[in-house]
Amino acid sequence: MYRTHTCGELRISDVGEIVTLSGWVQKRRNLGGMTFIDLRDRYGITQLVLDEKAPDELKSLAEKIGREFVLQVKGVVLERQSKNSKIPTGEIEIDIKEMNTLSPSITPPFTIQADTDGGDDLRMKYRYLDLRRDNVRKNLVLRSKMAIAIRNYLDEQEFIETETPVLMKSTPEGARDFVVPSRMNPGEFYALPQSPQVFKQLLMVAGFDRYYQIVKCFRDEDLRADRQPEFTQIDCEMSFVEQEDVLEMFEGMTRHLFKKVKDVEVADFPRIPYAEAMEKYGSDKPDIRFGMEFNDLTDTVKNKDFAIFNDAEYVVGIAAPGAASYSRKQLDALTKYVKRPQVGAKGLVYVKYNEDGTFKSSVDKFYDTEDLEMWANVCDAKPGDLILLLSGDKEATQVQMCELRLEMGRQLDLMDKNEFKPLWVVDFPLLEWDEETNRYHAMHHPFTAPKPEDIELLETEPGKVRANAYDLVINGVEIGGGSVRIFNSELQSKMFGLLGFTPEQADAQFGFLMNAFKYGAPPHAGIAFGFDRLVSLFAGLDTIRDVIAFPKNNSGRDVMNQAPSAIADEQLKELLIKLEAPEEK
RNA sequence: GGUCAAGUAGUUCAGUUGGUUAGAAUGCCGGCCUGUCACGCCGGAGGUCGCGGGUUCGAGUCCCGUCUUGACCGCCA
Repeated sequence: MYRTHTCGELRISDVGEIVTLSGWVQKRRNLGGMTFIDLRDRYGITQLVLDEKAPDELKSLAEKIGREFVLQVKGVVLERQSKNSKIPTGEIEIDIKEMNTLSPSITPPFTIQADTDGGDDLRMKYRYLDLRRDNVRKNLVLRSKMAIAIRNYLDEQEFIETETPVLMKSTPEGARDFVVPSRMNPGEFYALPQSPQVFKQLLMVAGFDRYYQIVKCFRDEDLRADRQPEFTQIDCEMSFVEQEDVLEMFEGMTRHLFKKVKDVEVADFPRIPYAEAMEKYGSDKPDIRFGMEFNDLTDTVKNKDFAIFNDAEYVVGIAAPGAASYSRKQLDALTKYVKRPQVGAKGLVYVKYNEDGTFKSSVDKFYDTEDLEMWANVCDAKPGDLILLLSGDKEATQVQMCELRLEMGRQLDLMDKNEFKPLWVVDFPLLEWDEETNRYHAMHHPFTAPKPEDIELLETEPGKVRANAYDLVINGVEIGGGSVRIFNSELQSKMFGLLGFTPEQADAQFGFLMNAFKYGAPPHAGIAFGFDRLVSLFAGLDTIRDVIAFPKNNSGRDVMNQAPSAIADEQLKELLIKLEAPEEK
């Protein structure tokens, strides 16, 4: 038997017991006459001790062990002479009677501790060592607990977990597909799923009624801190439901998760139409942990000779609470921030609404106190606030102000990681005009149902049609999104038409779905959650990499095994030769 | 495809207007130490300053190119 106990469970009540422990050497402290060894496993750390009276063979064995050796130790649980209140096992130690090295270790490239000396690159190269660290492992434990809580909730609600194919058909819409050549079908390819969308709808046609799956999805697009080429979704679909039923069901799931996993009661799930979110926050995923909502000043500021504002399509202001004390240096830094190419503003106008009620602005040349007072009124600013204004093309300015608002939220420390403010964004536009291809494309996906009251606009003003689509946003992170689906093959054909498919193309791509809808399709709706993002939100992290056991780096590379890699000529031949085969016919 | 930042000891970093033999901490190795738990003390080894080119009497430092890593923009129905 390798162990009778883990390294985290022995307590003062176990004193006198003879135990066997196995684990990794965290640290050896040799004090001359006696040696302490910290033995670690995923449950904790237990101190082992060898004193002067220990047999020489044990002493000399102890001299040879280093960090990260795997040891097996048999000994007696003793009460410590000097206790350590920092760890749960700190009142006891193990007097070593027998010890053997199960596996030695070369010196690790970084230390296995919370504040490791390893940089990101090194940690990823030796991810198996990084995962030994407490704070990385606990993220994966959290992930496991969350997955179980989700399964329990959905199981209780009669959802059926069903697996769908990983090798499937490529579709041109949406993100770039990862593609897998088929050896048996020369010149043809599978695609890895970007989402099991079509399959889950077919499961509804099959009468499964409530489906879910915690499932890997794949998108061949550039990475970000919150985007990996393979990621995990909680994919759900329900039949005989309207939008309201879906929102309530998954509000319930989210509440259940917060309660079970974090013991947090989430107050409420406000809803905001997409159009309003854009007006108030310039974003379809606003962080509502803090205010600083947008105020439209376009008409208010056009009464003087300030050409920049007079010529602007849109002028917007926010009042940053208590920031009137900002120094010239801080204001310059803000200006620089919004002028970065990633934000792209031309400049920044500020108005300090001082504590004593006076105003100081960067446009004092053009506007008097009366004007600035009016601005402050519109922005609902109080003495001590800093009013920040951006202007220009409406769409671009909204995006820029959104960035500035978030930056101010960070600077003023208004984003508390332990506060959770969910929000449903609803009534998304059905279609989006794409300048590049000069046609509409689906904002969500082509199976999304338009709002019934907007259906007549489909012919006349497709851009104005709203969809029964919804996103769950928590603390400014897009956690989930879904929609009510089209379940009528005629409307689905019409949608494909609007999206620029010829009937032949639509039939080739999605004929099987429209065909399925002819055999009695139930009304259905669904949602998918980004599981990695949800876990990282719960863990208080800004990146999803640390909630994934073996993530990819910025270039989509696994720096541990160097994937992707070239493949053997033999492998390649099998595929390439056959790729040429059709031409020989 | 683009913008920005970083790359110096095993590791995390410092390195001034270009100027002796490139430093610190930690880790590693050796010695001492009976209550440590970030053990302590003494000593030691350890460097192609990412790579290539240029400017200069002289480059870790300045210039050009390139590679790698990270953040972001584009992209992500």
